[in-house]
Amino acid sequence: TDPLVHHGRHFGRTIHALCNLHALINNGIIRMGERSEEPEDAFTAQEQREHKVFIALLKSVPGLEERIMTSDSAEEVHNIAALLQKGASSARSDDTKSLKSAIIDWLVPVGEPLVPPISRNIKIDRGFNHEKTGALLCPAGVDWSDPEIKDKLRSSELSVSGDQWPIFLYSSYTYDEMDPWEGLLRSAILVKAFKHIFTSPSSVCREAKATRSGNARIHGMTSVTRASIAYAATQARFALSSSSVFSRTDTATDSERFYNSILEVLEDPDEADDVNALLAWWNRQIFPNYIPNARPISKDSALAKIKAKR
DNA sequence: TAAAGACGCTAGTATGGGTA
DNA sequence: TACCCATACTAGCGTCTTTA
Repeated sequence: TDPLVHHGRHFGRTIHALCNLHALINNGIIRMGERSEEPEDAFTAQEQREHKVFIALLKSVPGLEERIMTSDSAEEVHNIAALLQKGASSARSDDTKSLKSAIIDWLVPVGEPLVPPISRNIKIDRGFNHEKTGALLCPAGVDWSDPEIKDKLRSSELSVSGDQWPIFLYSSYTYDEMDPWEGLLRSAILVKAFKHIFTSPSSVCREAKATRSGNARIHGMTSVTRASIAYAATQARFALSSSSVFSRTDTATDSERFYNSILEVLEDPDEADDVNALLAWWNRQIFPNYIPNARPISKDSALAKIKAKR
């Protein structure tokens, strides 16, 4: 397997899961080439966001920038994009498959039976068709205990778009209208989904007994990224839903809008304080030994510190 | 009909038990 | 103690199915 497929897997999980790699790379090349002299404000907000993802891609794949910039044919660039896309798609598909069954075990406390039971392989009895998954997927601020609401959600008379966030994103599954950040993206089921994907399925409920490295270790991941949280949330939401096919353009699950809406908030400069607190919280949950901005102390800086103390 | 997605299967790795 | 083998666990590849 080409290493680019391997890097594509990690790119999809941690930088951007639902983008078109061909367009991303082609636009990135143009931006770095013929449009490099143009001022920042000549680009739309969407173009600026896309370019940030492109830069993150170049940073995450060693030698990619040189490979792209020295490629002498569009076909080669197309091939690079195809390999990265293949990696991102197959990782997404593998995670979907894996979470499909695992998430059933997280709906009720260990030892407690799920009533009625949910099939591990067929999704038709999930989503709003089941009391438990329905309650978790019910949009924040909407009362799942209201029978009329429940019926409307089940019959799709009340449709839920991707930017209406489900209650399972909130800690203790409660939403505070006065403080929308309260518990946001800190729920137990979301942390479990994240661990399942990034640190190994067996690390979710017990001391990890995996004999192989999890994805985080394989890819040298030492801290969570905004996109990795959005990715775990999107995967969990899809696993809870009754949809059997993950499609970014699917109007029923609206996964792409959901993913982008989370990313948008997490990348909003106005929300920086809350987001930084959230990332620190996540790093404590997932990577307890993680030290923000840690870097080896050089001999010179160590000497400088000693001198400063004196 | 091509692309996207689901799923069966395989390979890699660690662990624990049995045996010499 | 060292070796072998069965087993558990996981990532990812290959193929089949579905969809637009």
